[in-house]
Amino acid sequence: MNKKAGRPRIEEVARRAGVSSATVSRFFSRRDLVSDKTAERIKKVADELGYRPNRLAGSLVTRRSRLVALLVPALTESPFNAMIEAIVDALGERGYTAMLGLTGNKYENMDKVIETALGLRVDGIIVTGVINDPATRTALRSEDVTVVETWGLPLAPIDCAVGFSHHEMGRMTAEFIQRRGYQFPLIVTARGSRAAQRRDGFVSEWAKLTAADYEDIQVDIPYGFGQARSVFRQMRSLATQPDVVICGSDALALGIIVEAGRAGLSVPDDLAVIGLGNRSIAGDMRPSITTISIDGHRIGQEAAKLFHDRAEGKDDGQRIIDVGFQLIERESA
Amino acid sequence: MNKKAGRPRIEEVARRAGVSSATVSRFFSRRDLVSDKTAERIKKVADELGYRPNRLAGSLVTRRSRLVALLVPALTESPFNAMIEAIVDALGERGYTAMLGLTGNKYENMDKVIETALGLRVDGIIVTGVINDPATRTALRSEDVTVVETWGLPLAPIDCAVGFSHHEMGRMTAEFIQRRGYQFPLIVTARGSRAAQRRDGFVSEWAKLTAADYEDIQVDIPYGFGQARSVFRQMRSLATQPDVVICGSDALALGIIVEAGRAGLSVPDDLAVIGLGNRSIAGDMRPSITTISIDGHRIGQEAAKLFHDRAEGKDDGQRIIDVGFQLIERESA
DNA sequence: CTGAAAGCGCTTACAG
DNA sequence: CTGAAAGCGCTTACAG
Repeated sequence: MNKKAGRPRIEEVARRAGVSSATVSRFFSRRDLVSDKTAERIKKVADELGYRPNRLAGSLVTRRSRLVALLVPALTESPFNAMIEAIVDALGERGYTAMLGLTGNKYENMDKVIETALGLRVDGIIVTGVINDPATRTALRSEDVTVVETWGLPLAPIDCAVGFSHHEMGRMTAEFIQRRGYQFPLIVTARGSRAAQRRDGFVSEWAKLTAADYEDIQVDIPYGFGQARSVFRQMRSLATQPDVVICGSDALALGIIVEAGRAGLSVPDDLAVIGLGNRSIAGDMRPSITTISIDGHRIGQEAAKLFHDRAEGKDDGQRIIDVGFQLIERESA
Repeated sequence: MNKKAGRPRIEEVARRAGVSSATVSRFFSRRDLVSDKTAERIKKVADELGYRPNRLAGSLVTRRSRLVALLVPALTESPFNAMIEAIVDALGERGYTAMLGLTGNKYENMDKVIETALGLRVDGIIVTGVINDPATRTALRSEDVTVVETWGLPLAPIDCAVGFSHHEMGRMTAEFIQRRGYQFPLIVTARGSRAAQRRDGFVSEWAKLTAADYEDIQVDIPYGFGQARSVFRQMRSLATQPDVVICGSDALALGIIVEAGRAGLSVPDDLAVIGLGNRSIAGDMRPSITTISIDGHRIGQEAAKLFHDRAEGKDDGQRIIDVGFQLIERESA
């Protein structure tokens, strides 16, 4: 209706309630500092007027925006969404609002997005993944924001980090595969530092445990079912056929199982398949998919808490939280 | 390092560049108003100091935050992510920043999230889905924000909307099924207004086209593969076995196909399956999944554009954009 | 428990 | 093309 009415300001509420704007301000931010009868009058007037404090003005003077930038590569086919949800929720409970920045799957927009966040004077930046560019790391260290890195464990975090060791995940996968007696694994690795760490962890452990060979195929993005056909085709043209495929996502694992079925291969007897993520599809698929569970929700909660503790000055050590992961043994491997 | 150094202010840049703060301000917002040699000096000083305008302060005086709230039910197992991505990108290109608000799958946090957005003085609110609560609609109309509703076509949008007709989608599905000669459809409907509209569209058209019966099963969230087992089980206990299942998502359709395969039913001969969304899995599955394609990316782009046009005052009609949808006939039905 | 006053860091008519 | 000045809407020592 009257879109142009203009919002009431604190001064207006103060005048009608017969108090100063300082008192109204206190009513909204520190209720306990105001007497009950004054509070009642203010509340009444504020409600009538539909007064809502302008956070922009408030942040300007307090120098705290209560804004936190969430930096995430993408939202579609992304393994990070449970974490993002948890962060937004946990932040909201603490009075913070999330600003969403898309960095691109190759982090190509990282700098631009950080620039936006800093312009908004966010109190914190929670990054999905570890920031690789040293220049960006250095720049961020000198800024007045708390940075939380997630989904990995940097040796020297910018401020703090919560995640798990991709290298250890690869190592443990090699151990599992060896224990199961598979002879010739195929690793499907995405181009990216996290996948590379898992691969390294796998390769070095595999060499330690067995003299057997292994094969690996690189894909652009490991999250999609869509890569399954091409991966399967490449696999079939290998000189030695692998007996187990290690996938970068449950969706890819599912796709491989579908392709295998169509080619007349039985899973896991002719070909075992291992997923990553423990999305609900992993448990629901037939055969159910052996996978590694990552607790994105937990990472998100810890990340929000870590940020908050530091923002409140409760904690300023260089914390690194390892939430670990869990191998879920099911039918596919 | 010196986290507490405090950011340089515009006055500092002005002093060192030997100009007034007004000129520095103009350099950053309206470069053309500043002479080249002055601009050069300002740029040099600003770079040295690492000056970055405080958007909070700027927004306070211009009364434009360049912030847009994106309201979305959830991020996991969500069909809206491609739209959200497109919105964030399109908004970014236009100089706007996205604030993320999670409304919950049943919109239970809608009011709280809107309150947060209004406190931040966002210039716009882009809602995933149509806001159902009449009180909220009324309240929003009197606020000084542009509201864009998406993923549906409200009869009387708060401001404007971009989406498609769920009713028409249901109608078209009935037509397709009848044309294919299926006799006894089972609709799997989520509890929610969009799904209800599709169901209504289906049911009324089906009654028009045939005297045949139909069955329907309600599920909580239609997006997951996970509901497939329970739906399939319920289906098997029906007196008459359906010859086609209409699913609320491709993931559910995929799950039904898997369950059918396990039960020895051939798809589509014994049981046809129709998905919704045309996610990549639909095309990659064996058999490939007949589904309805919704162009979330397009909806996102149009939504951002609609918002921007209105924010710039270029357009203030009550626009409704119908992006339609497309039935993709594949192997599963 | 409350108020007067200064100030957060910008932008923008207005005047030149 | 540039500057002085007012003001955006709050919060917070400080004083009472």
